Amino acid sequence: MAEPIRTPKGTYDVLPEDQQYQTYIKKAVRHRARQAGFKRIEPPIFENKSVFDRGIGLHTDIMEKEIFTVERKGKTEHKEEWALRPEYTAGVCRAYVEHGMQQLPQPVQLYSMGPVFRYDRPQKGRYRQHFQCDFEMIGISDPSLDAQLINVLSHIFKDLQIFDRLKLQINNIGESENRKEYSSALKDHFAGKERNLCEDCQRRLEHNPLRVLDCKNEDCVILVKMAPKIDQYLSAESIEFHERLLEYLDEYGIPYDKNPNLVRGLDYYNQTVFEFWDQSTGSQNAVAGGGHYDGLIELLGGPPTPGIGFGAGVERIIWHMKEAGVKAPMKDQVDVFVAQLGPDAKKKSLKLIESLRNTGVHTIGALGEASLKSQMRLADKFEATFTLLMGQMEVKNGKIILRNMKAGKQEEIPFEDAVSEVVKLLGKDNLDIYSIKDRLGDFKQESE
RNA sequence: GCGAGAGUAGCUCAGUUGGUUAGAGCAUCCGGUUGUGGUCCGGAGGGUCGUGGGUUCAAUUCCCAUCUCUCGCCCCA
Repeated sequence: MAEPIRTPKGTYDVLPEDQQYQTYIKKAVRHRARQAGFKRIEPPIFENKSVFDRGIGLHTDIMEKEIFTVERKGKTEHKEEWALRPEYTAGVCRAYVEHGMQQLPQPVQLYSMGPVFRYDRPQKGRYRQHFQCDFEMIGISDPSLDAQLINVLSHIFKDLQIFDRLKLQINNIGESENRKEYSSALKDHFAGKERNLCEDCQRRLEHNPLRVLDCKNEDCVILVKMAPKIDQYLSAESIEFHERLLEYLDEYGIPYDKNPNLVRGLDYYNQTVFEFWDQSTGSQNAVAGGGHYDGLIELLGGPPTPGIGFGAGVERIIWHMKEAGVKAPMKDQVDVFVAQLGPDAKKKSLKLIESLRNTGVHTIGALGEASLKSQMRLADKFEATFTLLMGQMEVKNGKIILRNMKAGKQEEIPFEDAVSEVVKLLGKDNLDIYSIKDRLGDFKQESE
């Protein structure tokens, strides 16, 4: 026997049970996105690495230690280094520039769903490949857009019945000039006190002093308390912007915590930043996070263009749904199990199964040579609603047995009526059909 | 990247103070006289006890390394 192979570290198979949740979540996201005028975009899973270098920033944790680079062996025809996307925003903004979307009516509203990758030690709710839903509004800057975006996300959480478990954390980190000033003020504040900061913060002070603010280290927290606050450095416009946004959130009735220490680890953010946190534990494990990135498009070679967006982690959403006891609807039920005995019945059941399936009935057939007992046991395991049963006798008489599994009752009906009888009992609304009209036409022709 | 714990059947776990063929429940498959499921009864398959090395007459058990998983930190979704 060869060595078994498992999934790479930090990755996992989405098994049918979780697939139900994923499908359910995607559906909620799609509906809310369309209602709000978002269109789907799907950038490639890997990009030129510079997309992320420029956007996310070289001195962020993501780029320093979490980026997955992609190499092609032996060939050097490409000059650029490639990387698996660690998030969506940079790639979507690259697409905005590449396809001249500034020509479209603004704001351009895009959403996306798919895997993103970060090289990190896996733990609860953290994977090397995880699934994200992403929303972006590009081209116009107005607090009402921020509020609308957060509102769409709130509705998705409400649809999935986890909104009450989460709490919105919100902050305004101002313009990059403000932040530069504030950064140097922080440096001044900590000057001479470096030894009291943790090692990480000593390094952060060099490259990104704002990150010292949300350090959890006790000593750092004490020093941060005495540090200057960012709102002293914000422009009047930023303060006004933030106040308006909070007003709009009040208007929507979305509760929030004003969190002056929320800064987020990506360089491209400015103005509004927000995250949805687990309310019960108050843990910093964000289920969704986002903010303004008004300088990003320019960094990627486009005209100065404002934007705002967020990413939401599907694994963490599923975790919360399970914790809250939310069940995803199960749509893979088996409606009919076809059992047969003897070569003639087996042959006839092939077309019968096909007709049932084309009609929209979930059908499984036992086409092995197993005993009828085994076939019935299988029908039971699959929790089939009905079993259609046909042996030599029925074939001879042109009949078939229709058994209601729950009731444990059965009757013999003409073979030709099998499909229509099943449809009648299941109810037309419960058929699994495409909304393509031709398919229904096919069925009518066949059954008539 | 740092710290802690765990790895025995598909799943949940017993067990061996080092000693013949390593167990249970659930799950899977088959059977319980003619062609009928769920309950019940019987049976079968499935593990080189995570991997490699060391100590020993003997290792699944003790020691070391390694891999993987889980939890925490960092950070994020």
